[in-house]
Amino acid sequence: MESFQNTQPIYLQIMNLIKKQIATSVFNPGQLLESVRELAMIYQVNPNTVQRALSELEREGLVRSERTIGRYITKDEAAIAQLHQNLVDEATSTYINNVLELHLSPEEILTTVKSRLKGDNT
Amino acid sequence: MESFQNTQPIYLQIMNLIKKQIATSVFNPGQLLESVRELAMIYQVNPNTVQRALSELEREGLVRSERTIGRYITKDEAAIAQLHQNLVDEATSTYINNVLELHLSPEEILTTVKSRLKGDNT
DNA sequence: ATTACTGTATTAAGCACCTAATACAATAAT
DNA sequence: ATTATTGTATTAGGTGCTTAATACAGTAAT
Repeated sequence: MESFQNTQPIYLQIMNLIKKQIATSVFNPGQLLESVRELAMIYQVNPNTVQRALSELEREGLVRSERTIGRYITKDEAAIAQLHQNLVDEATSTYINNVLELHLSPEEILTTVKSRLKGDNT
Repeated sequence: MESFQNTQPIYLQIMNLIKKQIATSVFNPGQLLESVRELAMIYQVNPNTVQRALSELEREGLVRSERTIGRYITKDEAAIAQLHQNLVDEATSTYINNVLELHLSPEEILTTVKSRLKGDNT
């Protein structure tokens, strides 16, 4: 059913999903992406919504569109590595800011992360 | 200016902000909260938006409203402690899910967090 | 040439969120 | 008693996101 939250625009969620897939080589550099209509089927959303997500990703240089052929993932592997690093950094900053605001000490933060990694806490 | 993102409903952002303030004793148990109109001034949003946020918090039992007096933070300190724990757990789960999806190993996750805590990375 | 696929564009409708402008009943302070 | 404040409710308008239904130009395969 590949559904989405309702608290954030779907096109942003799709952007983040595809970014993750590029960063983790689910999509390889230079690979031809599924078509707008196919992705719309997969995600169970309107083609216009997919189109919007992909347009934004193109604006960020992660994909490029070939007018009547389809969309390709960028071949720039350095950019992809950078993307991966940015996603990690952003997630980490957000998390640490969050728990610091909750008044956890650095030691408590580490303990919390460790216990979550050990236990099978889904 | 206390402004908000535009990717998430403002009333949800206000809810989370107040939750954090309750969980970290910025607001104490049983304390009288600022009025809807005052909070609207502080956050620079419409009073209706604050009203919505507070109504939801009331539905969750974190505040209670006294018809023509104002709103009180709950006196239930156990509930507040539970809230704090939930916020930490939720943030941690979200973070670890994120970086696992980015294919970081548990060791890499710990290293990443540690280096962020040591360096002055804002 | 026909067919099936690409990305792209447009129009209309519905929905959630946010704002603005009021209004009302009840309490506290004067 | 009057005044200022409280939470609450209502109406109207604007905006952004999403969907649906089309349409068009260009490419690939038959």
